[in-house]
Amino acid sequence: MASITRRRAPKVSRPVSAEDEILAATRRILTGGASFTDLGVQQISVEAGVARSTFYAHFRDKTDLLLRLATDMLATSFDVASAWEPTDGLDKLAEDFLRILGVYREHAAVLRAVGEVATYDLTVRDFWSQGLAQFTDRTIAALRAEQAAGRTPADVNLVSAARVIVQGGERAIFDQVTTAPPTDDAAFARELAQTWWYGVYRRPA
Amino acid sequence: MASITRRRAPKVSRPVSAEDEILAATRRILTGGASFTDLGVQQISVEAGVARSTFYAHFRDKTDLLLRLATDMLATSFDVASAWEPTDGLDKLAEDFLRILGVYREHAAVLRAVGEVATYDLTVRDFWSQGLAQFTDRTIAALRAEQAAGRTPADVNLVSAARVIVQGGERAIFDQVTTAPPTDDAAFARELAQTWWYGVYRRPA
DNA sequence: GTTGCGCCGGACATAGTGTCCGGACGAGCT
DNA sequence: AGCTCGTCCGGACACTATGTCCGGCGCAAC
Repeated sequence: MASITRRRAPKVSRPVSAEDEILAATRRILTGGASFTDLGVQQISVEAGVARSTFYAHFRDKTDLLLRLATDMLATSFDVASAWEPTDGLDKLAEDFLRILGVYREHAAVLRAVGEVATYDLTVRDFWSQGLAQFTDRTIAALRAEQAAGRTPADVNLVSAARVIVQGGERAIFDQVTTAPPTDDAAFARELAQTWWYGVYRRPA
Repeated sequence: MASITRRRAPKVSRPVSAEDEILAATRRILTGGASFTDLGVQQISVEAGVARSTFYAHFRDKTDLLLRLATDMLATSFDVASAWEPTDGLDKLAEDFLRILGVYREHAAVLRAVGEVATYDLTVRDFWSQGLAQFTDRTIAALRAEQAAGRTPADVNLVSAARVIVQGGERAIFDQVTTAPPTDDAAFARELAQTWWYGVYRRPA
């Protein structure tokens, strides 16, 4: 089900509420490398220092918690999607990718959890798809404009190209973040940008 | 744990054993769109028409079952990896992708299940990574050869490029198979091939 | 007929989920 | 001071699923 938006305590009294404690504890555990699926409510509660029943007073279930974690994450890095201009040149593209790499590294734990649950839970999958759709839409629009301007060949299949870019790109970035050291990020971002530029936009080498 | 290889009955008697029944039933349910994670052993047993205890007589657990499903799948389409020659030209590349698309469509259900469990189970993740590593190795070798022959620029980062190709490509293909109709496969395969050819190999347009 | 084998069906221990409720504690109000 | 409200604790409860175990049944082979 959809998670219900919860209002915070009207008074400013408590420095940290149980809810914040739970969110922080979950982030902590996930950062430690644990799988969200294998995580128990009990375990989270203990780590957060609250009773198990308190967990259910704030979150409908584990999915609700994950959705809160994910929306909080998006709220702190909302500009990433809107700042993404896919046709500003090769160097600009590489820069944008590097910035996205940074965001991914920062929120790797939550991103991993979302990617995990999205594979078997419809609610989370829809949530994430909706986020990626932003990128897909922008990419298709940009490609269409490039074609209209005659800079990209007309035979480029917009939908397929966007799929390769967004779905494939997201996965490659995720893989880079989870398996390669941050020092390789710049080289990877450049390679990804070049693949786009020459492969998808078909700009002459 | 690693799944233990099971020997079949020495006699040729039974036309269909309970084991085959379970494997078929699972494939059937998965094809119906259900999530493997949400699948219970009970449910599988009922669909297979065997007792729940019989399931455990043949499979250590659900993971063991999935691994059996996956290896059986690889056994019937083993040639895909070895027939893949990433540098035989643009048209050949598109053909190869189209063939892979076909295999993906054929085994979409099991592939989805593997992708699902791989996100939270180490055993399955390792299994799948090992399969993809084949493609990664071949890709790196091919790119190196292209560079040596002077057809691909020396500034191409081999590891990053292979990551974009294999990880990103696999995801894009998976997305295509699960969200687009088969009639679009040819156009998608061509687009993917062109992205490789011009974007990764940097062949002049 | 007896033995071996695959399967059934159910009991069992264990563990996790989500709900519910009595009661403790503290902050703010009158 | 006493009162009340909101938050949290701690534990009971029903339910579901997992994995193990074992007695017994039926069918084939020798």
